[in-house]
Amino acid sequence: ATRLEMKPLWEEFHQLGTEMIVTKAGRRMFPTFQVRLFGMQPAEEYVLLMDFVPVDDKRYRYAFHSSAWLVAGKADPAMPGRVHVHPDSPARGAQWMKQVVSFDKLKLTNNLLDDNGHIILNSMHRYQPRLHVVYADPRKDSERYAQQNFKTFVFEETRFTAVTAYQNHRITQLKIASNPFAKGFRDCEPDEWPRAHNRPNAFPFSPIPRMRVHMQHGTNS
Amino acid sequence: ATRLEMKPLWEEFHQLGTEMIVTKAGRRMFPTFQVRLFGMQPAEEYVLLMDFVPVDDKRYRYAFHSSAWLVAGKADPAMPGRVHVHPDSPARGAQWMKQVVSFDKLKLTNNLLDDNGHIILNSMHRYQPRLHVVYADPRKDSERYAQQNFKTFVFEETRFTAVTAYQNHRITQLKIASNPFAKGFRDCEPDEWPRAHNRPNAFPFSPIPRMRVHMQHGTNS
DNA sequence: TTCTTGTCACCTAGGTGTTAATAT
DNA sequence: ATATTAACACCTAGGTGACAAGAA
Repeated sequence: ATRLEMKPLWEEFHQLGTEMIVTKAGRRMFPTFQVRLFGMQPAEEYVLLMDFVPVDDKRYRYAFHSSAWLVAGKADPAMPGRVHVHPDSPARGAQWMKQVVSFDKLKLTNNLLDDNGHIILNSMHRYQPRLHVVYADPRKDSERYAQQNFKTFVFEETRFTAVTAYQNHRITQLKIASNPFAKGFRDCEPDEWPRAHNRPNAFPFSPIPRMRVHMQHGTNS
Repeated sequence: ATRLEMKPLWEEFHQLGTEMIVTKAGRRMFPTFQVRLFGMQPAEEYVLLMDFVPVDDKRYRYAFHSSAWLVAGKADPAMPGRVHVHPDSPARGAQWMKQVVSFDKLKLTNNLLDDNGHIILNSMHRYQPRLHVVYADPRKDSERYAQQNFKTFVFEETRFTAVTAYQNHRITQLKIASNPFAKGFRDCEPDEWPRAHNRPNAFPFSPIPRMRVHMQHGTNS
């Protein structure tokens, strides 16, 4: 059995239509795909994997005037589909179960020629992340038990549209509000999202919404 | 078999009398203890450990005028001595051998009540780091083979004196010159030590040795 | 005196959305 | 028009020795 961590946050994104950035160099997911595992055999070894399957065979575009996603045609051709093996694999059931398993090393890319082992996705397409738990069967004829040794878990609230730039402004705002690395883009009313209500010496409101300095290309001296 | 990484750097420190800082919160070693492993059974599992044994039962002090270490008495009483298990343990021989194994998560402390699992050492005492490779014998009566399943490696050039503040100024200078995290204390002639001769857009010399701003307590505003 | 502690400026390393320019 | 790219300011997270003050 498996439980998705940060489920309320995932659901808030899902409700708006989750978007995940893909870049040439590879971009992490936010929220990060994290799970808690139960019911494994503590002393046996398992491999944890993730892959991403297309939700449908459509290409999408975002209509800014109506703030809605529209079908823009048939899906672009796709690679065979890569797999991300959790770097702690293989490990014993006890290891996997004793703490939250985080796939924070997983990166998404739109570079069809990527050779960093990142997950290759088509921008403007919808994907469903999947978790696979593979039992490393020590028996010699383990192939005959492949079925029972291979379990797949799907959390529908983790579905998303791959994008090279955010389309829905409310997604952007929720990312900024909930991702600690985007704190520099918050205008006021500091965190609260990462349920970190333990900020030392901080007033409930930032009195002065900081003036951000945006850069210009080639305007340096 | 095992080979020490960064051996020339270790030897340069050893020649001056290596010192390692210990703090209450725990301090990493520099140089980091890193090894390359050979001759393991690729498919079998091993645990890698480090511990630190006193070189002698003496306490030392540093004579600044003569720039030399002097015996200052008998060793202070010591804890039973902790062990640092490499966080990738257990793992297969193939995993350990395919890349340099780095003990960069290991931290040294002088806090006898430490509960972060750090290595506890007495300041102003000398220690010898040791590496232990333990074969996870699958046989039921594996205890009977403990001898052959347990191999210890000692590199004398990694011996050091634990200190709360550097004593030998030449050690300080070599740390600053070779540790990337101490780059802020270099006065001129940038790196060269971490053999990183590939700095982009840099002149052979920094024209202006930066003025460092040292802080004062409570002198703000 | 000698040694230890806590705080700080200054780094490394790398994850954010923004923006202007460039494809398509 | 729409989608992608690359450089950037601004963060998180945490590893350095210097220094002043404290402790033994």
